[in-house]
Amino acid sequence: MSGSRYGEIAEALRRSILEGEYPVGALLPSESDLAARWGASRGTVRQAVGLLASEGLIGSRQGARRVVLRQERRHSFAQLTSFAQWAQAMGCEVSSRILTRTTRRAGAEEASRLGVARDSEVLYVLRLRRLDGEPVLVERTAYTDWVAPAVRDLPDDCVSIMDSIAENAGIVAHYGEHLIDAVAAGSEDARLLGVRRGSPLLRQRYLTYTAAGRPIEWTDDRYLPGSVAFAVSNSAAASPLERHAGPSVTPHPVRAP
Amino acid sequence: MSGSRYGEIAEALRRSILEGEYPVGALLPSESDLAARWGASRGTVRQAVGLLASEGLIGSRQGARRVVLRQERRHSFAQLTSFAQWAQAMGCEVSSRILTRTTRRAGAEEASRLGVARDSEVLYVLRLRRLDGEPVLVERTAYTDWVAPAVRDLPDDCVSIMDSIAENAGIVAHYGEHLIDAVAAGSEDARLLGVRRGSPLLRQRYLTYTAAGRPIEWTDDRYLPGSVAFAVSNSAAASPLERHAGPSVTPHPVRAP
DNA sequence: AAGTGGTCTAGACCACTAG
DNA sequence: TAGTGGTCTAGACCACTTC
Repeated sequence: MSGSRYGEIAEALRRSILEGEYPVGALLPSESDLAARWGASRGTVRQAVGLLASEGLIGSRQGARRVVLRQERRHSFAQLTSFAQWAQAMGCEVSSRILTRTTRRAGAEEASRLGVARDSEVLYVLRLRRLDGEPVLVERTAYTDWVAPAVRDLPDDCVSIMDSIAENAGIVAHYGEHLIDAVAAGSEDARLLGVRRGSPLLRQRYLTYTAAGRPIEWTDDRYLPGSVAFAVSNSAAASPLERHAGPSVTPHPVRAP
Repeated sequence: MSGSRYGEIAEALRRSILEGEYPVGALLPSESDLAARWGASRGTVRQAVGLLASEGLIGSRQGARRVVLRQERRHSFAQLTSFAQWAQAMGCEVSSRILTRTTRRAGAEEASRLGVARDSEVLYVLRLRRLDGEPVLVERTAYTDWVAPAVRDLPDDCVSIMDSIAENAGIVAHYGEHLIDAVAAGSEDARLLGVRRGSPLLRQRYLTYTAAGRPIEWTDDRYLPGSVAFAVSNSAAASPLERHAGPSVTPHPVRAP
């Protein structure tokens, strides 16, 4: 994408917006203006502005110039699958520690999510993750049998398991399916995060799988509220009854009170 | 969109997927196949499959056929701004009751979010909303002064305020900005939802604004966990380091335990 | 080597917004 | 009425997957 013409145009526009050349509410140049200015076709320009729209930076309506909605960097939601990548991009110091690593037969939930047999062996990993030294996340992951060997030998303080198995074993998550809700802290959660049992946690469960559709892991992440929230932008088509524009989602840092 | 060629093609493909003609893991016809079959250009076909990709139904990689990822209806995240629309689409019976309606000077939070002066008058509405008769959501909304008159005279059991003010006053939400996290139930929340004080709630705060960028409302929604979750699909580009594909987000019903 | 999706071009017409 | 974005076409070349 960064090697593409439209990615280049998008990046330039993005920088202009973030630097304030086009403040919130300002109108972007027209498509034909941009096309002429960049020596590109209108289609290529539309790919570029479509990218920014999907990030929630700009909005559009037929007949009117595009408008700047936000002056704020947004990291791709794809990084949601990598806490480490996200945290580093946000400028936070992230550290992790694997507390337990056990191989057991898959439970009903994991077997169903991972699409493996009930009696197949699965690697369970419990991790505590910190942001700027503060514990904020308890992570419980089940890795399918074919991924387990790549995870088994990683050091306990491995910052990003996803990055490591991508590099070492060529296992790359291409798709993800996430479920976000709230749960009460269990006793283990409470002890690790330093809160009372029953206190609210933001839960993000997700399944990742390869480009070929093979499940990699099923994870249950529990965040201390106030440390992160999920931010979502959406934009409707002009007609109130026919909405379809793609939203943009990112984990969002919460400033301490 | 439904009046467009690509919307038509997308809808047909969507139906085929949901009806199982292309089960999960199946390969879609190639772009040129589809173009020939529909008598459309390749560009139009790409718009159609792009729509399905943004809904998380299909995935793609350069060089390989598109693959079906999910066989499951997904409603547009745009409906996240309308609880009523979403619930009805899910086949749930939804009812709402406005408990209080007060006009006060804006607090610091609301003034900042709505972009109005600290001393401007804002309409605060407290609503309890039910799904199939069960209370699941406490909603606290602040409407800007210019929207307030359209809301003031709505009946207490109005099912969808958004739909009503769109119809009556032509006020349509075009953009939305959402923040999702978890909070402990306050005493009012606890009383209304029938849970203990301090128990976990899923919170969704959002600002909606018009096509012209004028803020309409700032809302704090608190869901009973187990009633809804947010579902997110994401898809990465082929390169693990250059991800940009748009995610698809929807509220997601949770079946009772 | 053949097939496929990703990118790009240079046109065209229409629906909508704004002055 | 002029300008703008939304849609559509018919080509082209390249990178990648698959066999």
